[in-house]
Amino acid sequence: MSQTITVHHAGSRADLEAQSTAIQALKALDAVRGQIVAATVDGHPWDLDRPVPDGAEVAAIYADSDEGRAILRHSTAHLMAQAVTDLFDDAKWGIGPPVEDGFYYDFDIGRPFTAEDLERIEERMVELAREKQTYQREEITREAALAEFADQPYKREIIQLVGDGTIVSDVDAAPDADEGDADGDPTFTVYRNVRPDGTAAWSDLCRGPHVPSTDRIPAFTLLRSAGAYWRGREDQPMLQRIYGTAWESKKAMTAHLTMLEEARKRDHRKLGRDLELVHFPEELGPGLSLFLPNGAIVRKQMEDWIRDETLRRGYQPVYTPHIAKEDLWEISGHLENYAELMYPGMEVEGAAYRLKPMNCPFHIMAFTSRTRSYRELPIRLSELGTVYRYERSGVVNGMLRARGFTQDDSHIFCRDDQVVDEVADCVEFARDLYRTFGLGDPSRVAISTRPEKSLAGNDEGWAAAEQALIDAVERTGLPYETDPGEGAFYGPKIDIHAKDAIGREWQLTTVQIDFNLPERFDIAYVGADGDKHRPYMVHRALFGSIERFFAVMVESFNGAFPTWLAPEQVRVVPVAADFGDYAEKVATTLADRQVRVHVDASDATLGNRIREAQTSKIPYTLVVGGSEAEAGTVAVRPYRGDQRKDVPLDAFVAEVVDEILTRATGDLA
RNA sequence: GCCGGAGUAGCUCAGAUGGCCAGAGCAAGCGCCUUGUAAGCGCGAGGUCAGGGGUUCGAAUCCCCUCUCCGGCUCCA
Repeated sequence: MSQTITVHHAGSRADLEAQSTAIQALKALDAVRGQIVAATVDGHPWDLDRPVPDGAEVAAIYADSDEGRAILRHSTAHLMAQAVTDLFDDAKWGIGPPVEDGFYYDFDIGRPFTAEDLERIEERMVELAREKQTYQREEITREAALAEFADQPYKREIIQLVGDGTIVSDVDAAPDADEGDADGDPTFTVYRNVRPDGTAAWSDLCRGPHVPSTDRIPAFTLLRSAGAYWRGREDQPMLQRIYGTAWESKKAMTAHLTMLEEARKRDHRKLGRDLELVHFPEELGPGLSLFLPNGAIVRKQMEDWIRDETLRRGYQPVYTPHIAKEDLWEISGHLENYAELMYPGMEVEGAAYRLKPMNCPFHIMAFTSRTRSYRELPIRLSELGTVYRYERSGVVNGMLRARGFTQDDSHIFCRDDQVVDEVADCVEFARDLYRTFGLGDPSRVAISTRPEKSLAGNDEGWAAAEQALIDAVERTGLPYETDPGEGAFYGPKIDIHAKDAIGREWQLTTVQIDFNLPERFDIAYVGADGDKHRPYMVHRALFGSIERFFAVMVESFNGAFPTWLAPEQVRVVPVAADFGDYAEKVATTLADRQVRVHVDASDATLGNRIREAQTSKIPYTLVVGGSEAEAGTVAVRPYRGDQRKDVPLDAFVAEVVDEILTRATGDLA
């Protein structure tokens, strides 16, 4: 065996003693640039203190990268589990992975955690961090792992599941497959927390890697606890999950916590009430809401835009009822597959009726109202259809997840040679919509392929449809990812996401191919050959749900809508009652150009009325007094930006009308 | 549906250990003030303390049930 090894990094090389660690290699290679938490060796995550093999390509993982933060968070999760073990006798550990923006760890301590528990745990974590315990990696056999975690039933379950091949690996289980699973007898890794004096503090089954020691976690905090099913399955016991977060610096963590606070302040339920946009009266029942006049104006802009655009793009509007005989949903299969998510039926004249959970069957009825020719295709039927779904009680959330909501729903019936065009058009349409409503380009496009339990279509059909979706998205030039097995049982789909002004991502648009309903309703068109052919059916909702999209906009704009969407676009404030006439004249001039404007002629002080206009987030406040009346001008105070005095009324009108007509969203968020 | 937390005036919140007619600010109403760029002053009014049972001499406060909301889990055709 050689006494030296050679390591590489980005084209340079260094010779080192055998058994040199990743950190030694990085230093020798002059590849240390900032705060690092771990390394990669030939692309695999690697502990800094773990020896590297001869010939390895070594790189650093930085603390401020996504990968680096995940390692920090995973190490923090271990720290938390150790603290919980210290404080609670017989604590049983589930799993504790890093997640987006933080980490969690699931425990069973025989009762839920209280807020005081979390404080104590966090204090204990700080103490443990100061002990500078090292994280030491060790590979052990399955038998040794089972023995080591003899009193940890959940850990043993993972070991068993990995061992018998039920699950390939898990964040807290076996190392990556290529590291040594020999015929169903995989090697497991444990990470041991060892104090500076060499005594063992704690250990956990874990794939790693970790930071070298517990004092190398710059900032962490615990956030909340909640119940969570073991292994995410409803038929499993409920453990108690603690969520926390960790960051590469106190500053980064503060920024994140500030963002969370900001998100809380933007909650559409709170803004919806403050700005009188929407109302959730208890009398209506959970998941049901109403649009107040202010919110209704915003919604009308959304609806007008989508109606005009669908017409322009060759869709044909239809209107359909909110209820129909139950038979319809027997044919469609909704009762068979989703009965528990539909409102119960009602008996009328001996027939059972149901509130509609989807619009599709109605659009199919419209399609089948007469014989269809191949010459007519594609037929694009479109409707703002309000549907009612009996969502489980724990999931309703304002307008983001409601029991009654309105889809901008369309069903496109087309030939197989038209599918790619149609789907690509839908994606471009969604793109226009996001841009128009101030959400920018899609942040993520995901194509979901055939799930295990697909109840419709055949192998060739699925393959062709999935390929059609891929071709269509590729034509748009948008990057996309695939979610294998995440399609609906009746067909593959594209989900499109957008990011809001504070970086949160929302799934909005869905474009789906449906094999099920055309078969169940036995729909057909007459082809050039005179025979009947089954059309493709593309289901698509671009806003998704009008209510949900509305809520996303409220939160993204923080209630301060761009002028074209704002309920009240201009407020005119006369400095004194004497100038009420001029204020009315200004308002009338604007109203004549379809600007939504009000005069605040109340006897409150000027400062008070300006404050009122500002807190109502009205885009423009016009202050008018003697000098303005005389010169025919206005003093413009925009919601954002600087005030301008002596602006000629005509100039302001032209400016605001242009802003409205061009649907300017500016840099509003 | 499951785990936990919470529900006091339109809104935001006070009301330890049960004890005089349940309080404040803001908003809304009415007066006064007549205003030049984010809160002028005053006065009244407003509450089945989520709802229903119970314990007690006495319940916003303690117990039970129900409803609703919040944070998660699960689910989302």
